Amino acid sequence: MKGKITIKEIATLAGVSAGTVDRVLHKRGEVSQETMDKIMKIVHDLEYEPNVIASSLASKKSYSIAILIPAFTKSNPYWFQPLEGIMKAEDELAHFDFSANYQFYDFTDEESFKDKTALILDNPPDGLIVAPFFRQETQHFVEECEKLNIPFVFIDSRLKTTNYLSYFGQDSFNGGYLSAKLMNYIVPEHAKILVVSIAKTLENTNHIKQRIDGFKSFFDSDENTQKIELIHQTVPDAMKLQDIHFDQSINLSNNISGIFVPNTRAFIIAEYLERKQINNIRLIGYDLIRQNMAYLEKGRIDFLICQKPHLQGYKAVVALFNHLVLKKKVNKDNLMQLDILTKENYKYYTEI
Amino acid sequence: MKGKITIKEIATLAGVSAGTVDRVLHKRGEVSQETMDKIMKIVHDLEYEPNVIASSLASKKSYSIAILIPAFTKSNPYWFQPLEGIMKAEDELAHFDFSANYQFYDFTDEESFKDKTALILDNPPDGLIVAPFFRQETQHFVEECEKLNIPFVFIDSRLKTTNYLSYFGQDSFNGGYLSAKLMNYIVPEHAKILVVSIAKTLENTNHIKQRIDGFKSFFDSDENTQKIELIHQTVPDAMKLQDIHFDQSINLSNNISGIFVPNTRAFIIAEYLERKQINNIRLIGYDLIRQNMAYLEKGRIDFLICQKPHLQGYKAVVALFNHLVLKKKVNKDNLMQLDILTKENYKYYTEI
DNA sequence: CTGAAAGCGCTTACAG
DNA sequence: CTGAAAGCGCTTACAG
Repeated sequence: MKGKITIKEIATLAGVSAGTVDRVLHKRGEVSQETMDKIMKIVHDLEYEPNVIASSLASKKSYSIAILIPAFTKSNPYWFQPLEGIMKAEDELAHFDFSANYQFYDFTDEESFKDKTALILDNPPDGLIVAPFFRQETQHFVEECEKLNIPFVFIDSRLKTTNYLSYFGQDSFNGGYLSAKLMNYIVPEHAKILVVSIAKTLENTNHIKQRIDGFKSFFDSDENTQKIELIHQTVPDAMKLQDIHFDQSINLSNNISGIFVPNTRAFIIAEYLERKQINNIRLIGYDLIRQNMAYLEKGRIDFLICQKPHLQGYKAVVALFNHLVLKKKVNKDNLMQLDILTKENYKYYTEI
Repeated sequence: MKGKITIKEIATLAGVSAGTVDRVLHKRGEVSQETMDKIMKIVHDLEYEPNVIASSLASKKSYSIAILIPAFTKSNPYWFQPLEGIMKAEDELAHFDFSANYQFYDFTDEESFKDKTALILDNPPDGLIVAPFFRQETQHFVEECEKLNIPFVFIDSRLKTTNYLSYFGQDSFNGGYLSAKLMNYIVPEHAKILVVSIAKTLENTNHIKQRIDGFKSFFDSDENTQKIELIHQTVPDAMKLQDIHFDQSINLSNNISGIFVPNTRAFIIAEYLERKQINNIRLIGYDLIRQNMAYLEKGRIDFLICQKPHLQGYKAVVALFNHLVLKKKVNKDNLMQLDILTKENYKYYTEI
């Protein structure tokens, strides 16, 4: 920063006032083409870079972004992690008068999502981070935002056809493929592998399909001898997950060596296996939620695949900050690192 | 930031000038005990928090930190990664007049380290990041720094007895243990496993010892049937690593199912196995350097263990920034996440 | 279309 | 021991 050129110097060189330079720099018009050109030439020649510190201090502008994500609950604590990352970023950027406004919806209830979008539009923010569980409603909503010139960032998943500023999410197919690779390492040849997908009725199952596709594609493409069998179980919302039984699918079918759970609910299988004292089945699941952690620790779950939920949140905020405050270009599509967690390394995973 | 209390308001409330408040806030003395107490009471009651943006702008103070790390080379590209992280942080903090001064030493040459420490002390920085390869020299150096009140941060490893501000590094023992767990998954029972440690003569081998200890401890503690065999190979600096041969240890001893390389040089083994067309040996190593990447891709290396070298660098810079500029407390000991990399997920690992 | 002035919140000499 | 003034680099009305 030392020795850097300032607006005042540009003004002197161009024979105008600082105010005029500022007008040119911010393209607020009201400047003759002639002086504009003169100033821009100097700006480019001397490679002027604005001092964001001074700019932030002088402009009393404050930025408020809206966060629209599922509420975390006891039965689904996953969403606490993105939230943590978002709050951390908010905290770090508070100097810049940059703050967030949180709206949590129930991801099994479309109406709650709608309600929150209305609340946000009542008081339009400068930017938006949204986890889009309901396709159609999200589509409507972000179109409204676009009309209002509110840049929006997707986390977790995205609507590809919309004009989003940035996306931080997972490579679901690859995650499934990686799971298969790990499974292949840890089960014997000619093994039978179960893929068990337990979803609540209204759940967004896009990621899950892709994970399963990725999983299967590994065993298709290699010269593998394992047999894959799929079980989809959709559970009415009223039903507790603990009520599910697998006697028919797991206990009675012999020769099962491994189970892959392509969503957050590996712990349900782990609990079942523990209760039934079935000890020779390998288990791979997703997401470091508390219940899964416990079974990782016990060795019931062998691997969990994760994609940095806290970092997704953190980076989404930083992307909006870079765009709004620093006027920097931001990367559009960002697939997060695929992490393999075991009993030995999951403890480091909670911090950002 | 909106509605926050300012120095001016405190001054008014205390019936003094802003300058006096500033003196109290920065403990620069020359203030009577009485007014000091009055001001501090207001500061605490109203929970005043300084505006770092304004502070940074007003104080023409600039910060320069010294970076003392090994040079990366073709044969040892590892150190490029911490450097990348450091430069990224430097870039982000440039607004605050925060910059770094780089000194790269040859980690096989103690004299080069000494020379660089002298250079740094010639022009004392405001803070220091150092990767301590030479125990004794580092000890001397950081003692000098302490006398000069220069806070120092260790990355990669640390001298525990020194009074460092912060450390970002690895949990070597656990990394070895995790490697063993993975190895145990992928080799058959009653297998023979080789631990091959190839080091240059003068190399710091502290981490490596701990990794090996961790590795062995897994097989000790479990009811495992595998046999572990150690090979230490110290290579004169003049000798190229490619010159090493393993015929005796690998080729001739039968029944080897897995090889663990507790440092960066798994690629040497991979190259050997490839050349000899030995295809049934599993290989686990460390660090995502270019050569290892190639063999991960080919499937010659099954797993690489990494501990976020770029993040170590990045976080070390941020720690000094927090300490020097924001006057925030920083965490002293920070063990980085242990990452398991495979052919399927290493590609996401290069960015920060 | 342009300039002069005041101000963001804090810090830095300087004068007393 | 304390205050008044100027300034960091940029932005914001306001006047013309």
